[in-house]
Amino acid sequence: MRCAFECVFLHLSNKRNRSFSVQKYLIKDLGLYDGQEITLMGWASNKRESKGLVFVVLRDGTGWCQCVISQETVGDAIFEEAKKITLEASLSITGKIVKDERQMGGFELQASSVTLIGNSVDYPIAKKEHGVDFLMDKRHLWLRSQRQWAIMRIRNKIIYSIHAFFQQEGFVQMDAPLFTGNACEGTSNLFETDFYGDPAYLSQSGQLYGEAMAFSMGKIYTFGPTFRAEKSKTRRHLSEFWMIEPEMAFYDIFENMDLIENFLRFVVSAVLDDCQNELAVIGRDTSVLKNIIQPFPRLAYDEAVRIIKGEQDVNGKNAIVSLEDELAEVKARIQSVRTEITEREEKIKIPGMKKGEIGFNQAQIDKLKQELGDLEEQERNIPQWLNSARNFEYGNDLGGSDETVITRLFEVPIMVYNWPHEVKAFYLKRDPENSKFARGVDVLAPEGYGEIVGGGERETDEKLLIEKINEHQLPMEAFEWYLDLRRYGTVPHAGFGLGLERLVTWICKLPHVRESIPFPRMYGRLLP
RNA sequence: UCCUUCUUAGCUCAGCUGGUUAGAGCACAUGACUGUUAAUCAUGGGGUCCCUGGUUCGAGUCCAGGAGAGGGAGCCA
Repeated sequence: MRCAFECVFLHLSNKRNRSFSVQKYLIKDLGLYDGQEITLMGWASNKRESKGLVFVVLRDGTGWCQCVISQETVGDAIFEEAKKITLEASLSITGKIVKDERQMGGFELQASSVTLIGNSVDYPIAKKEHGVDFLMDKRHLWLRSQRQWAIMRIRNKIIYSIHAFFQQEGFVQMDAPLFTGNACEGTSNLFETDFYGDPAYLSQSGQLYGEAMAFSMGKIYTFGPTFRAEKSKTRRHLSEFWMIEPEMAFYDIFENMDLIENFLRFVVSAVLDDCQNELAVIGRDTSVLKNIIQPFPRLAYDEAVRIIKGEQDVNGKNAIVSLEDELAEVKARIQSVRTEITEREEKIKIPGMKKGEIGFNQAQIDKLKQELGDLEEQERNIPQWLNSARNFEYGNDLGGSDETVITRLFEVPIMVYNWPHEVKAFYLKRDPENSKFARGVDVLAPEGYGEIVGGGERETDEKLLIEKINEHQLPMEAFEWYLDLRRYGTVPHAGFGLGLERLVTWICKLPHVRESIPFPRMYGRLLP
């Protein structure tokens, strides 16, 4: 079957005489072709020139390779063409693969011929630092850069290993609908659309459908997009994001927590095993990721609150004190960054400095200024967070800053469970041992990243559910089908929802979720 | 919805208590250079200082309103 398909494809491409239709040799495999003459196809990600030599860094999606085009070897005509190569022009380059210790992959290509496939005039992304807004406007091109390439490869690995984990654990992937007639939790803002004349909403969770599907298969997981119309402008919110929602029959909250822990350990380990190169490209310090083999601390809500308020220490670290220390560090760093900027600015004013050195200093100043901006933002935010942590009122949900405060004290993800039932979703099971609490669990990623998973054991008592639906002022008729799940053979069951982009963001230690998805959709951003 | 910071060349940014003709680096163009790693060096072109109104002899700079962006709160994965 597969062979027949390939034959048809090759036959068609021969018939059309498309000489550039197949990348036969890939940069990731250069080691196999040492000393051989091969043809690479890709894009020029960088070019440097000197008399009689042109250096083109070619990228083909699998890697980067420096190609040396020498006037002596290729002749005057091809050399003149090679000199005109611009950033991101697409090329086919034929030449010999040679070992060269100085190169990133350990090999370079010494060209014998170069063919231009597609021109590229005035490529907008320059070989220098750019602002976020500019890069987001050029997201379709930004994805070509090495850092974005690495992030997307890691995202791909995460997606692949999520499927691998659940499939090997006997879960069946089933999809929840994206059009829904009701608000599942009734809290967030929903995107409204027109469904044949009736209002319909884009799904903000497949959770309730997941429960129905679990009663058919035992263990299921959904993997699909989710929509939240929150006008949030923060580093952890998107309007459209991908969520993975497993749901298991005959699971209680503790078995659920065991599963979450094994699951996250599996995914992070897969990235550590298979994405060393990508993690190195983005400069991720993997030591924290390696802690994933340690057990995840499980904190009841009561304990988490004491830690946030500074009433209880963690391994000798106090939340309030360490936040105060951080503020002092930020202030000190601001001082030293300011001094360094002034020093460098004075230095480049002194006449006689070489142009290259001025350029280097200028680049350093630009970098320092960006850091200064970030630091000044922290200087404004940390006192607010301190205030919020000190005055945390027992019974409230954890805010974004509270999550940051508590997770900075740990080097592994933590699980906070047994929440006051008033602040959590209506479908969470009331704790049989203490009716104040609902059996929900949030997983908070370390290094200040905060919530990546929310889940829990589901309420099985129909009367309590009806009470809750009324309390939240949700339309009862829309939940009749959901109540049926309690009427016809209910069983203890639990599940959770994982935000894919938040997981990618933490694993890659990105400053913002927007870099974790190819084309982010967020407040104020619908293009490209 | 609220708080906060910002908007000057294609890009990243200077521009002091308001004062001649608005600056730098990168990018681009031309030239030089045989091994460059954001190559280097020389020369050159390039501006609605976000918009509207106000104060003033004079506004990139001060004031008011608006638009857009960054961050935070709320809400959440």
